[in-house]
Amino acid sequence: MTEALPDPRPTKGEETRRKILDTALELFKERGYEETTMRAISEKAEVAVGNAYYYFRSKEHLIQGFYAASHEDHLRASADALAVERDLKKRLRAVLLAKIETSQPYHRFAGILFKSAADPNSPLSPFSPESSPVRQACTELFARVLSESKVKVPKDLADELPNLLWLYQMGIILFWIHDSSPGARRSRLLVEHTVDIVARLITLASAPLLAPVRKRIVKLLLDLRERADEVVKA
Amino acid sequence: MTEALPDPRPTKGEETRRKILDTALELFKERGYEETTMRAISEKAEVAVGNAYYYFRSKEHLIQGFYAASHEDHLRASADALAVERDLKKRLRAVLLAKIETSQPYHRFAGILFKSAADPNSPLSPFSPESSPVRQACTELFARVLSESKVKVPKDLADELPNLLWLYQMGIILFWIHDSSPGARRSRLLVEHTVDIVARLITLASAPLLAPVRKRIVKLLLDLRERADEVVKA
DNA sequence: GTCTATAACCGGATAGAC
DNA sequence: GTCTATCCGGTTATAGAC
Repeated sequence: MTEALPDPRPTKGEETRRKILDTALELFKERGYEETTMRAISEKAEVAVGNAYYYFRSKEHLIQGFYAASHEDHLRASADALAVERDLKKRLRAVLLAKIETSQPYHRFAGILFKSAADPNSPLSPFSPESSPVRQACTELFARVLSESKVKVPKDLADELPNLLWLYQMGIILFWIHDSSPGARRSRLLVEHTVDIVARLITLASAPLLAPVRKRIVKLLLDLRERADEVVKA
Repeated sequence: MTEALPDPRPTKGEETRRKILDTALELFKERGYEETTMRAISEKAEVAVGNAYYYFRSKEHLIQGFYAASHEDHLRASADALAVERDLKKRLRAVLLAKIETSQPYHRFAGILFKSAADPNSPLSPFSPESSPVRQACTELFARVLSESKVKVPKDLADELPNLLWLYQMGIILFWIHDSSPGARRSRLLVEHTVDIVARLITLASAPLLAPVRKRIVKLLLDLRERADEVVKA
């Protein structure tokens, strides 16, 4: 009867998994990634080392958990602004600042993220298939930023823009990682000054008059995208 | 008498250092970075592990040698075009394509490089003080791209642009690392299509009419730059 | 399928003797 | 400067319990 529902009660396993992840993130935040040993995580989470490895294939994979948790935070922090605001620039600005805001406690730890991010072979790379779910979720947020704004974006561009905006956010984050100014002052400054340009470009590119230019750009974007079958052709 | 010269004969130590580095790079290229152990390097170089660590603080530090060598290659590959060509767009294009060209043999190995590069705490980060010499050398190349072109760039902008162009190149390389298309086709495509825009923006920004806009941008760039004394103020 | 406990392996890094 | 021995921590293996 109640069977059809999509798992309202967390399994025992889910709970353990959660406990391990939470403990790990707590320790990472507290004393850094390198300084936190798997043994320490297991001990504090009151599980055996082997059990931690049962749920997470490697120490790095714990970072995947961070990705997801971080996105949840981001969603929550963006919700209010997105519900009220309809101006594209202001929506974008709110979302990006929310990202910085929610990530700030993990600033020290975040460097490690991009260490993996830059390695195309790592399962943690934001472009890897293993990261696909989180990446998709993040992209969807930007789709919402667009779709519920006043700006009318043509279909072809609307399909690509969320990806581009996500990339834009990655750029901001990359800057933020290297930004040690108090309260991430410089990163905020970067957002304030670029959001303006980006929003203007989107509005501009959506104008019917610029359809030919837009089509050329969209085509380029498609050409630049990695295709799975490419290797075979070579 | 011969004492004043800057070391024409290599010391015993220099020789050992060289042997370790060469052996390491050889093994890295041959079987990959992760797969090459410090023990293997030491053995093949016929030194003790401890001795390798006497000359290189960590396995990662062995990579620094690669950076420098790579830039030398890039300089050589760009020289001809820079000597002949005076059109900014063509100069930029030649330099960027040369970067891709010369890096191509190390594509597999390059992922590891940028893994360290993205970590702000790593001494290998391109923004770290330890990387300053190589970074400076790379930036100088772009200064030359600009200074010997036909475009007259105002002083304030000219001071900042080489850094920006270097950053632009880093973006291209980041893309290239994730690009597995044969012959880096997609990365070349990216260069072809962005060089155009960048060159046009530079020309545009250099127009006397746009001085106010330019001043605002340059000020923003300066504000965004990390200052060493910032931490103290907090 | 979930979990414990413990020992072992491997490779980066270090200590301290020569 | 160079060595050997050792440490440390990520990871794996094993063997067994619910």
